[in-house]
Amino acid sequence: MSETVAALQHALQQERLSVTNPRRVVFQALQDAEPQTMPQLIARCRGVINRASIYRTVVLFERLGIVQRLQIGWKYKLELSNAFQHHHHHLTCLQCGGVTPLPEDALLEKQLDRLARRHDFAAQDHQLEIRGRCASCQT
Amino acid sequence: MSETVAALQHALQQERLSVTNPRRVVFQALQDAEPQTMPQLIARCRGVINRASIYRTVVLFERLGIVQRLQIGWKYKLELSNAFQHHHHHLTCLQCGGVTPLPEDALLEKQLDRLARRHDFAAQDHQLEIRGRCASCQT
DNA sequence: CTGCTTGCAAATCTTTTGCATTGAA
DNA sequence: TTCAATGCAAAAGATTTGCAAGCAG
Repeated sequence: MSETVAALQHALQQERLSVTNPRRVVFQALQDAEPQTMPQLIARCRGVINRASIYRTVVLFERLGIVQRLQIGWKYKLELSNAFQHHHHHLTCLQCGGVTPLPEDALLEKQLDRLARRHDFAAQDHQLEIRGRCASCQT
Repeated sequence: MSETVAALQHALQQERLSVTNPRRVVFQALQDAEPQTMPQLIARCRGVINRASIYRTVVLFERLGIVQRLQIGWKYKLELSNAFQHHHHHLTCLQCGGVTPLPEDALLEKQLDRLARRHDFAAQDHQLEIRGRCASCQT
């Protein structure tokens, strides 16, 4: 069992929730791939886990802070959230559709905090997407 | 006719597209409200414009850079884009669901540019959402 | 006129729900 | 054993498409 699946177990047990096979499978599917759409995730679990259970699991994981939904262009995508993966932002290539994670940038983070505070807003979380053309699509 | 509808006309004519009533209605519905979901937009045009035409119009407007889809929590919302409204970001309150626009912050913008450039990424656009609790929900 | 746009209706895709059954603790 | 969690199937909701009719240019 991988180390991160152990973390999943921990998160579930802490809430007295069962550690079931569907939950493990969905978690690993999320772990193995780039941010993915719901249909992609469903395809990844095809035959093994029922569609409805995947939806239910994603909702649960979101409540537990295990996954987060990103709006990438038009449709949302899913990825593991900060507790299971470093906090980061995304570069979306409008040409090839690729999504590249950006390494954390302390300066930027600090600046966003300050910005929120300036507006009496208690920031908990944020998302940033930069859209344009990736290095390899610039010919 | 309002000034901004004139801008819509201009944008359409420049592409040799018809200035039709559905397009005007959808445009004004977008102009009159906060960022809204597709069902909200449809409700706003209820009876006047057909659902399918609204979808088609939104796709067109997006291609023309007139509207943009935002990640607001879970579902996307639509709003007029930068050419028709000042560039800005959003504070989303997780408690009351309100979405507050942030005034443009030159320092932040510059930094995002720098960040993209550092990764050989030709940025065209970006979106930032900060989530947390707004001033009035902090009791 | 002429071809772009629309409305309508049906198809398709996505998400949610009720209920009987299964399985983790 | 017990209750939460699952699978299944059907419902509900969102989005797309084909086609005939309408309207802007």
